[in-house]
Amino acid sequence: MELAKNYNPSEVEGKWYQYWLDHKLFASKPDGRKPYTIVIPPPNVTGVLHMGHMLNNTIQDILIRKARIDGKNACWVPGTDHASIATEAKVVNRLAEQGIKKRDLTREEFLKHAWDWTDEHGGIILKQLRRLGASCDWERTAFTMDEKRSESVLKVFVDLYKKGLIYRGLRMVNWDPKAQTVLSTEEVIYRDEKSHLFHLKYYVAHAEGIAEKESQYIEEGNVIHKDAKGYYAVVATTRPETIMGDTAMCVNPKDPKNQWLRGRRVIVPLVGREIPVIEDRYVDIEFGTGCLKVTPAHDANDYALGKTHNLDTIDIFNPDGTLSEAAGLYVGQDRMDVRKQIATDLQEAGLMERVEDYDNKVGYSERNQDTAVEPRLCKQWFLSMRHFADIALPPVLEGKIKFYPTKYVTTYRNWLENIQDWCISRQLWWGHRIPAYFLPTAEGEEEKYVVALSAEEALEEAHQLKGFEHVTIDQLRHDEDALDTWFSSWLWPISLFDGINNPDNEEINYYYPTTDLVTGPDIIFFWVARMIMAGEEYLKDVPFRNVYFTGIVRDKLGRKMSKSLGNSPDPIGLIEKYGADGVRMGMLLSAPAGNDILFDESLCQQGAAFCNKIWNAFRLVQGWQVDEQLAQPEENLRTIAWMEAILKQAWADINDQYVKYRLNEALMNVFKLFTDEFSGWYLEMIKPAYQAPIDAQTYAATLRFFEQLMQMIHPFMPFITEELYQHIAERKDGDSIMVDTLSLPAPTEEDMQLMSSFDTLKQIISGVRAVRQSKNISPREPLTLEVVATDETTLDIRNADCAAIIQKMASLSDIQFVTAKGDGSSSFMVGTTEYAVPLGNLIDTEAEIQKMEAELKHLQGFLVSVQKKLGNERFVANAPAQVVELERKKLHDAETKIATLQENIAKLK
RNA sequence: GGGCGCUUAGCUCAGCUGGUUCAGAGCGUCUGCCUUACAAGCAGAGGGUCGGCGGUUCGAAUCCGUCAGCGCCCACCA
Repeated sequence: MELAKNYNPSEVEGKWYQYWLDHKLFASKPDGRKPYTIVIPPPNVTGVLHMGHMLNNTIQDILIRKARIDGKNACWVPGTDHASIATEAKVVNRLAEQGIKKRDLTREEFLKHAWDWTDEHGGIILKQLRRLGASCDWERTAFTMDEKRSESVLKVFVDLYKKGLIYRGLRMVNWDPKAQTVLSTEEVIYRDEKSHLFHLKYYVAHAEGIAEKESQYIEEGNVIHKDAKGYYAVVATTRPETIMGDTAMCVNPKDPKNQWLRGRRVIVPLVGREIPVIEDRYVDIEFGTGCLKVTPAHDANDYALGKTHNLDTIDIFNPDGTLSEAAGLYVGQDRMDVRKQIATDLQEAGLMERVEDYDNKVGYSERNQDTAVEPRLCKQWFLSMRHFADIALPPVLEGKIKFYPTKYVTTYRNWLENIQDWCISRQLWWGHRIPAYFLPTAEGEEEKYVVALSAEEALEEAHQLKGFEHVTIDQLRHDEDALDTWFSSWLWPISLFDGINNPDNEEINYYYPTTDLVTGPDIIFFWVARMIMAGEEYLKDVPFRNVYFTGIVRDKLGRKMSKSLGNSPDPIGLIEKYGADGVRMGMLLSAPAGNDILFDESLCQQGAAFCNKIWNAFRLVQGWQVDEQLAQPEENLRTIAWMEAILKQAWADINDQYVKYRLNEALMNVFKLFTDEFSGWYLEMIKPAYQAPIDAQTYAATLRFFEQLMQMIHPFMPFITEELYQHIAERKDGDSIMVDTLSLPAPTEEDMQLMSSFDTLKQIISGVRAVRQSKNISPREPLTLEVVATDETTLDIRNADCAAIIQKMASLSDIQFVTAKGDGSSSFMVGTTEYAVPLGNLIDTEAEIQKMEAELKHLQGFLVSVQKKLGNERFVANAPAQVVELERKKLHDAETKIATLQENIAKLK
């Protein structure tokens, strides 16, 4: 069959993907082989493939395909995440476009819209992954909110509640006023922001006695502020809009500047309300004036102060971030607008001492990066984390789970050692509804509830409680809130194999613990740590053995890829342009574990070029005529043995690189193996003359090598390797490179010698080529090579096969062994042996001398440093014998070479 | 404020527990080739005081200290 001159990915990729699907080659079920399992980090169900996914999933696919080649039972489980807050926000936005407000819908109506949206956009991303070549077992595709996964989540909630690990409590939590839900501490990201520090005047309410003692106060170090309206304290704040919630002002009792304020009362500016001055050592004397406004409802620290000092709590915000009735002023206006307005109003009222520029950190919702998070006092569900931290730390510290790169172990430990309880409830509808049922209680009475899998079970439980023996099911009020998305994700490696609902089943026993997890370090706390917790809690074993943390994909200037910068290429567009194999190689080439990758489209071009190289190498081999009668040239035996050795060595190296998750190095290895060793050297060495046939043995060996090379490259470039694998030999329907295993022994001592021998041959060949280049001699013009032989009878080139190889590769008409080289030749050295190419009148004696003198100078310098070393008694005495021996050999070799050079130079002169 | 990491060729990076001619790879650059598989190619070449300083050692890119620059994570100073 005639093959096109250039490789065309679009003609083969779809075909083979379908072939793999048709023959269920991605499918896995438990059997006697060793399992190799990866669970996909589930992308958001309504998400679209971006470069981060491309990198992450390419890596997973490489690992999975390599496991198949190694003969393992590889299972890659795909799925999507319901992404509670993100998806709900999208649905709310879409409804808003249609003029529908979420508040006007019932829970059921809203969920119907959400499911419609999910059905419409859900799973697009999984389809896109197929274009990349992802070999997931698609029949296992799961969703964090499908039936099995939902059931698992609820069971775990009930179980942890019964174990006393889940509790409900009133806490200062992080509130997202846009999504109108609480967030966990991990979901708040802090950003540096240029803001202002407002210095406000809080007049002293009853200033009796200050005037009399003023001079004494000042003498004692007090800083007293007064103006025509009276005495006042200066309070510095970044959030003037919260003064309506002030219920105290606080000073440090040890602060000499503010002794005069102790025991006084001050007036909140604009509001006019009197508040006490309290004393607490929490206040930093050095900050601002040392006076702190205390707003217990809207700041975690102030809340703590409020508790200690029994202060009132005034909540001045509505859930949407507007000012509430309780604020008294600016009611109904947004907090950010109020901040601007109140600053102006304070200024005008003469209550603003001054305004400074100030850098501070502001918390934003991880999902809504344009909305500042508001601390808010709220009753929520929490998971006690101390227990989980205790069980999740040892497996990582003891190496039962390995992190790549290892630096994340420290990050992990730090987090676990300072862990806070996890707020798991969200004021959202799209998610797993919390299985808690509130009991009917009177107004003002403390809430009572039961936790159960269903209303029926809840009712039974309720009947056990005193005073609720006769409650009816209609009187139970199902908690309106949903669970944090991560409360389902943390079960993923277990729930995918139904290990919660159906413990000890065949699948969970076989596939769990999974082998590798490939994910970004940004979700080490959200997800990685919590999966380890759930694994240890429910299966008493780790969820995975290795975690490979990928870097962030950036553009080639090092900027994060973002929609607003427009620097994020469309993955599918790239695949169409360069082929999936090309893009995969492009991604991998610059992605060492844990390092950010600076994505450059030209790397995909390199990938596509490599495909073309492979394609053409195959065209060459495929075009050869085989002559069964032809005897195999002797030297080909040696070349074949060498290629075998090279492949063994490469496979050993590649395997080592996989074990260390240095996939980019493995790819580079395979790339050089194919381009340089196989195409550049091996094929050229055994290539028959133009239109001459090749012998059958050499041909068969070459096809075998080609096939093994395809297998080595396959994990990185699945499509082209399958295409060529199918061409190499007759295959049955259903045969595939995917499931053909490869195992090669380690190179032997003989192999090593052979490789070293070929290194010398290559150097000689390159030496001749360099002579041609410098003298402008055509590669085809036959030359003679003189080997200036000393007594070294062991020289490889004395071997007839080696000589034949060199002759062919360097286009030599003859190789002669001489004791002294002839006049008018250009020479070079390989090891301590000199090789000369007679050039007749082409030789430029002056240039030849210059070249040799330059080398001589370099060698002499080198010689001096070696002599110095060996002249150092302490070196000879202390260094290991081997090292000293080596130095002596260097000395000897250098002396030999110098002698040869000097002789040559003298002769030419 | 605490913790971690990084700094090696024009770019992106490799160099493990100090000692092979150790200063490397890929890309890019330069030069010559449309050689009969591939110009998406082949052959050849140039390019770095291993961030600065100091120390340990017979010997330091590698170990220690320190300074400078960069990056990330964590933390309730308004």
